[in-house]
Amino acid sequence: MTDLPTPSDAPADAQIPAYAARLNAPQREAVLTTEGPVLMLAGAGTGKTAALTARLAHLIATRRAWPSEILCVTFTNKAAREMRERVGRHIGDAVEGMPWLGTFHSIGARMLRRHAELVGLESNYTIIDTDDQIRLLKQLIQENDVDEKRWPARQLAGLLDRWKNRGLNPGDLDAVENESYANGRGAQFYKLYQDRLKTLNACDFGDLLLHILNIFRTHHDVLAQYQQRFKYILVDEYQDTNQVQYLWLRLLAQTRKNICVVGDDDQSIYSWRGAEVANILKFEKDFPGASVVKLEQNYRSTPQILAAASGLINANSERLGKTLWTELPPGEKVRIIGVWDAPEEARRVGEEIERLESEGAPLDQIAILVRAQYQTREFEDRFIQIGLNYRIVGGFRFYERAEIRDALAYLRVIAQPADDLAFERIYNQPKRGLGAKTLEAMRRHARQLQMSLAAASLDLCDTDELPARARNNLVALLGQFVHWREQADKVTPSELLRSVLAESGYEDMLQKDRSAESAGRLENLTELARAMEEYETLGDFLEHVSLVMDNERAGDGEKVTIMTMHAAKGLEFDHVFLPGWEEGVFPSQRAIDEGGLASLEEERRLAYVAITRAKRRCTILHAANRRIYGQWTSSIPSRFIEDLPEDYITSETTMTGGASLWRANWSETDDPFAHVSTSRPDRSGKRGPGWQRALSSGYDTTPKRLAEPGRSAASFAAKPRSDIALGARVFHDKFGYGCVTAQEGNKLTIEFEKAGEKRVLDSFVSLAD
DNA sequence: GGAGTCGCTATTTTT
DNA sequence: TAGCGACTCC
Repeated sequence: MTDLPTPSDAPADAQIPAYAARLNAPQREAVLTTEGPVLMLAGAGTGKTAALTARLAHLIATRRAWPSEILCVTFTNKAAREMRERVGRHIGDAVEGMPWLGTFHSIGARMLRRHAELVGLESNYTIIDTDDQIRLLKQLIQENDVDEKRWPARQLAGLLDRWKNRGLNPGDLDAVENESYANGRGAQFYKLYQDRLKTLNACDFGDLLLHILNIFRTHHDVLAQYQQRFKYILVDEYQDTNQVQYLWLRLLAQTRKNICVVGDDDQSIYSWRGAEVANILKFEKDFPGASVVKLEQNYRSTPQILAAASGLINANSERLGKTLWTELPPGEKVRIIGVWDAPEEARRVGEEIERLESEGAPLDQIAILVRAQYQTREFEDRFIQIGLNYRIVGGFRFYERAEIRDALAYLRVIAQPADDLAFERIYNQPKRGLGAKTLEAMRRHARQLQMSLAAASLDLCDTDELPARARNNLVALLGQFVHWREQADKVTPSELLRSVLAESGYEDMLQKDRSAESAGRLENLTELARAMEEYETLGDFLEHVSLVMDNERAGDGEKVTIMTMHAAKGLEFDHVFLPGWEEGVFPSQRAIDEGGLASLEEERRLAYVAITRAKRRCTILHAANRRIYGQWTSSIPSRFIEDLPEDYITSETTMTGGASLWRANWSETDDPFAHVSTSRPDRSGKRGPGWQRALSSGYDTTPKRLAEPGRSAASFAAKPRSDIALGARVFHDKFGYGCVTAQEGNKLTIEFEKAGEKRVLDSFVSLAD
């Protein structure tokens, strides 16, 4: 197959080109096995990007392919950028000639520009984002007399996304799928939506993939052209591919079969957005004779961290199976810390970080990885209080801000007059006295004439349908667009934006607005204009913005990173804190309730990803109490803690007094907080696996503390406290002050002033004076 | 067109 | 609890 020596008798180092010199044996094998299908199973921290870029460099350096003949796909722009940069280091400027290195979506968009007419679009089509999509769907839902309350646009958007991810066109939906929206109108709405997109000369993210798949399926000449072109195909994060992407790749690799996929089934954490682990699991079946290379030497983490992570992931069933090992010297065990509540958790992490800082650890090598965004609040509050520099990754992205979207909408209408969504966004922004009535008239007219809104509006202004004022304003606006469109050919995109902002009155609007945000908005617009300077045409810029733009802000100073575990995939930090390892938080309640085993295994993979982000130290925390949706909820340690092998962890708890009472109580009597946790059907067993671990390793559950002064031992015999009577005013650590309304054994019903009525054990309250 | 109110909902998120 | 969207009222 290959004309190079097989890896087993690979040439001595001296003969090996620079790009392959520092690779280990399996990595080298992955680089040198150029022909035929290759499955590269790369565990966390095993240097897969190094292998992948070396492979690219090798293909080019040995003249097996020109840069333009290699298809190299990633999932995120960041990964694509990194790849381009690293390949560039090996092959220099030749990397500029790699048009087919990018995300699935950007490559899809590029192909679609060429073949747009095959799916009824023009090559200057607009790519709409989720926000536009929802607005469009809302219109469709209203127009077709469906109750939007019962069948929300969001839900339909989710379904469309799912269908497109699976490669299904409106006609492909089965009865079940069809039933899933508005009583059997799924396919109808899918069709309506696609038709509307076509008239808008637009497509959504899913279309970038599905249109191409449709073209491949129906236009064999086009497919053949790409099959011919792509001599080699490389796919990063293969475990994240969805069905369409899989079908794409299978078609493209059909003839030459030189496809190399890289992935890690243990790091598959995106099934909820259509990724199919099955793709990587069945690769060898899809491509018979595939070489399988396992990268198992980890260069990132200490043996303890690695062992803990491996032990954890071993609890999963469907795995291809890898055994990570490292030559790094032993470090510290993974620490498990139990605390009383979420604020204490944040306090504790803050203290630990301050200690690390004093030992000289740079803040940007410290990360706090959470399961869900809401957990970030607690840390944010605390860090502000103690003056610790932090940054929260995720949340709003630059181009999702209202002012940026407005500016882009102007540009979109200029570039593409049929873009009704963009036109609707700004026709009265800034206010021009064009309200809902005008919009209604415009829409009606547009439907009658089968035209875009903007075009129909022009026509509408020749009639006397609109009141004079609205008509004049509308004519003025449309006239401005004509003017800007002329400008677009003469000035740079960035200059164009500046005139639009000035002439439309948008800038004035913000300047007059003296609210707290308006200054920032103006700044953002300036930033946008600056970012546009790199682009020669408006079209280039708009595509870039919809597909590529992200808000990786240059870091000003060292900061602790707070982000979700999902967002942390692919990153690494010296010190990692993993708070919230409690049943219901992580694994999430949703995963426990729905989705069954598969869901829990995905959560466990997420835990694995999280732990393996740590290079030197990993600290896991769990709190006994946490406020979720404004309700105090108590929970037991995560089952994932139980999965961690004893030898590589240490456990401690900071809980004393009330906390230990709480623990002791739990094992003997009812969960004192059962009343607050109505949403946890899983709790009936009370003692989850992680609980066992917590009990055995740090929690002191012997009843000796029960006799501590200040707490009545009698309360544990289910005898009522004699000092509390009906109507007594009491204080509870968590719920504050309240009034006893019922007493049953040692259980009190209390009407709390803030928290409402709760049932609590009397040992948790003290008499208020 | 803005302010106030009600009711609903509530992982993970890239493109 | 909080944040959002839809709706109402001036």
